[in-house]
Amino acid sequence: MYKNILYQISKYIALTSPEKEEFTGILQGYSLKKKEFLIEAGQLVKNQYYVVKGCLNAYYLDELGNKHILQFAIEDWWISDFQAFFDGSPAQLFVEAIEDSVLLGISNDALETLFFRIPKFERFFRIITTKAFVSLRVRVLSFLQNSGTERYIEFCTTYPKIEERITNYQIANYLGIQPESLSRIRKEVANS
Amino acid sequence: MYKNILYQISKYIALTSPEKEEFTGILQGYSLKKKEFLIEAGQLVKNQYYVVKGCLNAYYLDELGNKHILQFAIEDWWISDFQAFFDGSPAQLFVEAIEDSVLLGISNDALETLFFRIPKFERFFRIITTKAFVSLRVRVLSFLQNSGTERYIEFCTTYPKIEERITNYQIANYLGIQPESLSRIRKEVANS
DNA sequence: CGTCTATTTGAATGTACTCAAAAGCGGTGG
DNA sequence: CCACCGCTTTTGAGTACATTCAAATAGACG
Repeated sequence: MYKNILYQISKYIALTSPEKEEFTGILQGYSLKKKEFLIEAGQLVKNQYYVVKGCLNAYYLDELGNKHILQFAIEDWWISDFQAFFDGSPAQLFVEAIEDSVLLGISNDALETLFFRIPKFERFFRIITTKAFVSLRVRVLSFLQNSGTERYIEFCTTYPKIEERITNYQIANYLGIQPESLSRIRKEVANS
Repeated sequence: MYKNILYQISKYIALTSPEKEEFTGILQGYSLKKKEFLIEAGQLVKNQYYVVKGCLNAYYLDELGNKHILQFAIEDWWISDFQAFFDGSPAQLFVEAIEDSVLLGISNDALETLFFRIPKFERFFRIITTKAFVSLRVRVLSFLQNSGTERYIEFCTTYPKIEERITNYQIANYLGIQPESLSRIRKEVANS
């Protein structure tokens, strides 16, 4: 259960055994069936979640009922409505399981206590946040620079592990195009 | 010179006078004239920069020579090619002054030393990175959800201070639309 | 096997784009 | 202080491309 998350952490900071135990002690396990919600818009968001197993997506539902997928998460990724998590505002996003999933949750309070007791964790979360920030910049640049076709190719090469686990409808949504357009793009890409 | 940056920091962490001095001691001052470059693609990026005074933009130049503006920065914002800064790869972006500007730079090495000596700073940079990450999520969502017209209105309301200091050409570029389209959008928005 | 969802295909529509040119504006030097 | 130059913004016309809507096909799942 804790093996992978501790391995991810060990890439950036070195922990003693008691520190590992203190950390795993504040994690809460969650398991969701496909199509169940981890977070629903309007709720307060207590936790951010590490994906032990499964696949989820975070999306915004606009006034017209249109879904807009902001993030996917598979094994070793973190997911939440980060805005709501960090500033205590009600969630604007839904986080829903695409596959049966197992998660580890950590609350903001527990995180603050952890940072106080073991400052190295401040470093760990700074580093993974920085990486997430840089990845988002790449995505913004892709919107500015690339056509739908190019964004699709980029998505498939950057996240092959995700692409094989989700529907084209979901990919299209993440890329900001219509599923019909993606279908035509796929046909075109296949013939080249 | 250091008053504003110390004030920004004091919002998130409390520093003693010697700590303030240690921090300001590692900052390097820079000043640029309008149209001068802070960073050019291909260079190694030693610093990230806090804007004391002025206005800058970070953009990517694609193979066709098209510019894509990823970020603006005015007083109290941080700017750099963050990817290059954090992983030591050559810059992919240009960072150019839109107005005569005064900056404070901090190198990655100095930052690591600072984190080691005064761990509170790890917290400060974690928090501002988290805020930047959340803002970028909002921008991605805006691409997914909104038309050019809506993105323009959102930009003007979110960043009025920036909008009044840059050209429409630059706004259009940041929003991912053509300047001609923005001109038509502005006319349409004015008549409503 | 049947139902529900995902994907593909087609045709019509609309929005944003390109290209070209004119008008407006700001800054510089005479 | 004015005239000129260059850059930004606007306007127009034609075009390309993604979208919408509708329907057929394929595929997944109980």
